[in-house]
Amino acid sequence: VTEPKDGLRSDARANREKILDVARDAFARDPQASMNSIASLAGVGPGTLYRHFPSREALILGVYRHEIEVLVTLAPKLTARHPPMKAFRLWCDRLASYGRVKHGLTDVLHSAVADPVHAEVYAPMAGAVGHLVQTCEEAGAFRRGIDAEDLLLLLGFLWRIKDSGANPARAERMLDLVMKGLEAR
Amino acid sequence: VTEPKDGLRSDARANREKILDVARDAFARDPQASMNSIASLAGVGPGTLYRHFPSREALILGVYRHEIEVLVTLAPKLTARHPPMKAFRLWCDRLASYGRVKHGLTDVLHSAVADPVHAEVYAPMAGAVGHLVQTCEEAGAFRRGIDAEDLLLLLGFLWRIKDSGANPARAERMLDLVMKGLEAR
DNA sequence: ACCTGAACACCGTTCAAGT
DNA sequence: ACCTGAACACCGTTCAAGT
Repeated sequence: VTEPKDGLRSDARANREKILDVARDAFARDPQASMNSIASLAGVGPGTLYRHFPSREALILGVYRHEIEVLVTLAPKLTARHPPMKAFRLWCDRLASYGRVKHGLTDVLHSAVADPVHAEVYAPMAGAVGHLVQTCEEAGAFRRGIDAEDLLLLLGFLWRIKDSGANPARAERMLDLVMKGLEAR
Repeated sequence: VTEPKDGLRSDARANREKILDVARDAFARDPQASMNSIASLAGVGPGTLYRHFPSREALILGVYRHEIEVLVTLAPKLTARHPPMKAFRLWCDRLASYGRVKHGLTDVLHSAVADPVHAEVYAPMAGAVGHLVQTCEEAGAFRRGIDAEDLLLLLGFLWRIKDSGANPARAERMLDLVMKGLEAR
């Protein structure tokens, strides 16, 4: 699950991986889990945690970087295998399912999309949406002039639906609404 | 600005108003302003702050209750004076302008809409959107079956647009997109 | 080169003691 | 009835001292 980081002394690499492991668990249980508690769980001093991840945000990013990469690289795969509109919809469904399972990940997405300062997440995500939009436009499925960054911001509702288990149709209904606004006619 | 609360001893009432005053300023400067710092600014002990507002959220709500009430009561006024679609759009514009000015208020809206546990804010807001939707539906401007709570969640982007001063057209563009999804045709 | 863990300056919140 | 402010159990983060 965790890609090894080269150029580190073996104890440092082991610590780094142990930290990412326990942080993944801790954030899954409670996205507000404290830095000190994670350091304890990993069996390292707080200084070691901060040596590897200089801020809370860096740690969260370290934990979810892989998931975001998967999501981003999924976009071209979907457009290659499906009609454009279908590809867009499938990608949104995946985004929604992430929100359902990975609570900490939605925090990353939230701060990245709310504030493009977090370019490391924002840029690839905006790129993925841009690719989907362009494909749909070129096929004549979307009307022209849809801004990918606007759409990414708009799609934020997907990871803000609470308790989507109790209301599984909600994301679908809302996506229908958004897509009606995107369609060429 | 602050409506006086009756049934309190005069010193308690004065403290309450002083707290709300400095909290309003403090949140405007920094939505993360700490409880202790607000107590200091108000010249009261932290215990007094907690006597009046038993949690951080209660204080934030105390500060912005008035603004939310204004927003909610604005909806029927707009539908009385304007065509339904225009009324809806004007209300959304107001919502967006709140997001531009009152940073702390957007936090209230965010937690209320993300989690309907905060019914004190959520219910009236959903009611206002419901009224606007119903008016538009009855006039045949919106298609049938639009869910007010869905729409409120969707409109969240309005208070998540950062730096809207530098990009004043963004909210308008995005609202156009959403309204295209709402329109009957 | 990396780790430890005590320490700093906070935080939200509580509660005994006062008036 | 209300206020004070010391105190509690934390928090994120730093850094001298170790290996």
